[in-house]
Amino acid sequence: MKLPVYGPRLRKVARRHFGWPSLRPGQFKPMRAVLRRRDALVVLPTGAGKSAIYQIPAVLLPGPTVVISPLLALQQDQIAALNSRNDPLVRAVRVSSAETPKQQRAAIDELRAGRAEFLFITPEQLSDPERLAEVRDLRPGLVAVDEAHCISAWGHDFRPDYLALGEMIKHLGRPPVLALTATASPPVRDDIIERLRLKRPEIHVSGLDRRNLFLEVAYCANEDYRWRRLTALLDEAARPGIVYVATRRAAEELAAKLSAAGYAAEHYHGGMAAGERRQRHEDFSHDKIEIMVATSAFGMGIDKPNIRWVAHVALPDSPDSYFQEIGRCGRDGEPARALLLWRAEDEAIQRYFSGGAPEAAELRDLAAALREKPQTRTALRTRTGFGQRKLGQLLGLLEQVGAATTGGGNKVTVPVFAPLPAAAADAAVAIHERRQAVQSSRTDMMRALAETRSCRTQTLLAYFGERLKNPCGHCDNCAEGTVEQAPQPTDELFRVHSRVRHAEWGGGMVMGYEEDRMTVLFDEVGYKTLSVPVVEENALLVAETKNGKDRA
DNA sequence: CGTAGTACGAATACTCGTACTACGGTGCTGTATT
Repeated sequence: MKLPVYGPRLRKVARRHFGWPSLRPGQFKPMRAVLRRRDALVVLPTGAGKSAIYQIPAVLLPGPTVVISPLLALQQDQIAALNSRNDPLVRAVRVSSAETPKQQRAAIDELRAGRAEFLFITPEQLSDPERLAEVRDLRPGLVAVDEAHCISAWGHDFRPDYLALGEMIKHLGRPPVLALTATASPPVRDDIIERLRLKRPEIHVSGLDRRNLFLEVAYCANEDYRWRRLTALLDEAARPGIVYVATRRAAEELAAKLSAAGYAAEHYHGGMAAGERRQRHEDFSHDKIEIMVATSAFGMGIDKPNIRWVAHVALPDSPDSYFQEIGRCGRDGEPARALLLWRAEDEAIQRYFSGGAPEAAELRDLAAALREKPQTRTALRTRTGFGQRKLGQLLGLLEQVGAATTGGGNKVTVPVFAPLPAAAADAAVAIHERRQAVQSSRTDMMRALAETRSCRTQTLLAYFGERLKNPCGHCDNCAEGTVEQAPQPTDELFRVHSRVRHAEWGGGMVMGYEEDRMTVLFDEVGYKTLSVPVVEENALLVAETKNGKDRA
């Protein structure tokens, strides 16, 4: 059977309905997957045209396209862009708390009548069974999950409805699912695939080596030195730029200090009033703010091509976050700088943020309370005294071990073959410990990236499970010549991406080699860096066979 | 886990050192009140 040729059709839609003269690298293959009704996971840096990957096939596929997107502000911009085309075939509507019930009905009506193609919606909206049924009746032809890493980053505690997306999509009639993100290391990809229940997804990763970005890292023994390095950057670099800090307070204080020193800086964080946030965001977009000092709240939705640098006055919690944040500069392809100014003390706050282990007793009590009768989350909060956040975390864990499920009327119930409370609690604690171990190891990897004397891009790409053959030539280590001229070790003990097993740490995947060390991502304990000679002498790792591969 | 802020004792300084405590990121939602 001859496969249909999609290229010309896709290009035609791109031109006619979106005004894009051509497709960009990395866009075509995932689009083709979507048209073949295959699930796909696409990892493509910001600015490489991720939205086009679902928007163009959406025009060709029957039925509307449901776009699951985390932030209302982000949705707003994307909807405006689509609707500026004045083309009913690419018209977008939204259903969210920002619309009145009347507006929400009108939006659904437009989709039903075929006068709109895209429905932008949050996971929280879809968690309402009535809403879900309403969307299902539209018979969507495609589900696009934008910023899919949120499933992994936010689903487990912050926004629990993200975890139920797989189940929700099933209820939508299970059209093909396209997950999109700018950054996803292997454990995050696994999480996305598992939680969305993607079926044999095509995985497309591209553009991780941003050649116009110059990567620099400086260890700062004290705040004075860090300040000097930051102002040195500001004295040299063009505007605008973003300074990332770890806390709201630091954002306010550093912006004030910079302003006092004559650098036009403003701050941005999640604790500001909504109106003020919108204003600052807009001012930055319109080049009215030169330097934005922000927490991670200033992130998704920053769709600005001319950001000339990103500085971190902090240690990001993982290379995933680091890559995503530096990826916001130089989107126009012009040279841009990514400067990481870190202190050993910075690691503490990340360890704190990833903390908060649940007690087995709490889980046991909650599991027991569930057995009494089906209850809403609100009722459970009064019954158990847990806060919204805590309850969400505990329920999420209990759901994962099959001790709870959200049924009709938004009530939490206990499945028929559920484990007993004590067993459920133990299993849930084990799951949480594993996740925490993996998260903690990601912070270890961030620190290792900051401390490495090898090529930064090679190290970063190895973390993402990709290989860059030669040193990048656009990082501080390459420029200063600390990178060994000799090629990376050729006598690799185990192939990159092959499965290995460690007596204590269990099964894992070889991510890469760097000088005489190798990095392995273990399923249970996360990333570990091992000395190759030591591994070899003591036979610490053995190759794992296919049937020994046991990934839950 | 580490920092910044506060309380407090000793001493009587326009102060200093110690001990303790609070705090720390990301956003959806729906409802009540102007």
